[in-house]
Amino acid sequence: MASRSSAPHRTPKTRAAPQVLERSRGDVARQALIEAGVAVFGEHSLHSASTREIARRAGQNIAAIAYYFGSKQGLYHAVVAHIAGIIDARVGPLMDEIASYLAKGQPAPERCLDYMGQLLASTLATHSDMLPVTSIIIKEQMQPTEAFSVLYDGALAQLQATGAALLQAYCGLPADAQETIVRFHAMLGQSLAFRFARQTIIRRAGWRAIAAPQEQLIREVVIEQTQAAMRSLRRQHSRKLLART
Amino acid sequence: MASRSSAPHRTPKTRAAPQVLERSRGDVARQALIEAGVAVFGEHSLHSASTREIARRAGQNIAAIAYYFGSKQGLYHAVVAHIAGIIDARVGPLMDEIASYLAKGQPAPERCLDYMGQLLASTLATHSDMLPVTSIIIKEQMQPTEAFSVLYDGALAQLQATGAALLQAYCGLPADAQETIVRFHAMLGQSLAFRFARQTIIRRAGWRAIAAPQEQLIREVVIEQTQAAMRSLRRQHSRKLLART
DNA sequence: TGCTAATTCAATCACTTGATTGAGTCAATC
DNA sequence: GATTGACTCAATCAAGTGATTGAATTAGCA
Repeated sequence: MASRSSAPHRTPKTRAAPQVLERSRGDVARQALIEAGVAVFGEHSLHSASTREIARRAGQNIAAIAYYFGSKQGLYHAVVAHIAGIIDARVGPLMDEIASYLAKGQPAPERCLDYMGQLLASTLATHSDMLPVTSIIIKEQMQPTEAFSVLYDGALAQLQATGAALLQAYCGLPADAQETIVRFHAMLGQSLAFRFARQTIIRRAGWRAIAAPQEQLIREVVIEQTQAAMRSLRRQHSRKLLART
Repeated sequence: MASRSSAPHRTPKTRAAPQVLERSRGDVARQALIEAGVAVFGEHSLHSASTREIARRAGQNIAAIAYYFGSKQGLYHAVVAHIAGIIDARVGPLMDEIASYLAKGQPAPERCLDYMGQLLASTLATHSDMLPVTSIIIKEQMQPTEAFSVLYDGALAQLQATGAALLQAYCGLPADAQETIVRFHAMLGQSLAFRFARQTIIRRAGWRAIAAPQEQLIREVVIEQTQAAMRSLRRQHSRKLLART
């Protein structure tokens, strides 16, 4: 063990540049293990995922996991961090745009409605590439490990904050009020339902999978229903302001 | 094996009468194993749940699982069937009431709105007793086994059908249209989000758990937002009818 | 009471698990 | 070309897995 004190699993500094042209041998192995880890941890739980299976899919020796990540847990942590990066890459740019738009002040109501629709649509992770990713996220939601914070701080918190800010801008609800938080979470649920209650909607609607045409319908419905709720809320709020004067 | 052909794991006929006063010794053991199974399968996946742990919690010998259920899988199937029964007991009476109300014809719009609210509220399984139950359901949604059909046919299908019928009665959408099915699924997602994205809402809202006051707020928000969407839909539909004449 | 079937039990099976080891390979540097 | 450190590999470990066994115990009925 002492002879391994220089083992590289303490310096996981990748992530800043996604498209490097073949890093060192070790970086390739690390990347392969993480990607195989996403797949296997997506299909199995943290406990029942097998390191042998991960190594096999990554084309690496089992011992490479301990070498690069210290342990199975270490690999899992790296996988979760990788996932937070994926989510952030998908939704981050839009969230940044919304934040800077709202920061300018005097947001146009219709623009806020539209942004909310885009935000919910961007969380519609129905593409098959995203299935293992979302599977891991939901497992962390149901039975959080210490890795959940990585996920939350790395992506989920900003999503919630952006939604609440939009509700404030459009409906006049205070962004940090419990009601606002709950409202956005419920709205988001409409979109997420097609992932975490996936099998039910597939059976019920008679689909074989959730492909482009299905996703299109889902997107329209979710956006339309959300905007209906927001418009209703906005009317309520302006009525309240009117009554006060 | 041949000498065990009369082993009782082929006759799982319980379920009709929930509150029997201490059945035979075997039924007590069976019941204990199923209840422990709910807890353990709720915490772990089918693979990573350990039969020794289940037997320990049930106060039974490991061999009892094979004796009563044939195998770990057999016990899991019995657990899932038990869960379908729990869900049906919670939501079934309401769904029956709604069905018979709609069957009478000429449903009152306000009554439909109210029923939809009740329906969504009844799926708000935030009570801690329900956590392992809903955990197993979501695992089946994410990675369905052959046991999913038991769940779907036993409870989920009727829930979806009832929701679609309410949408038809109130908004005029055809109950079997894809749009209707997707709309109700999204509405349901608002309620489910507080279970399957549980950790996020707890962190974000700063709660320690989802107890009575939190559930009250959630229920109000979900019902209010759903009804706003439904009212908007109803207006659209009557406008369409008006334009046609 | 005695008999029989239902049930429980500890012991054991073959197998898989995550982790470790030490020898081996590789590529870069001198 | 030798040396060195990064990396890979097959072999092995103890611990835990689901399942099975056959004997022991219990309950119901004659």
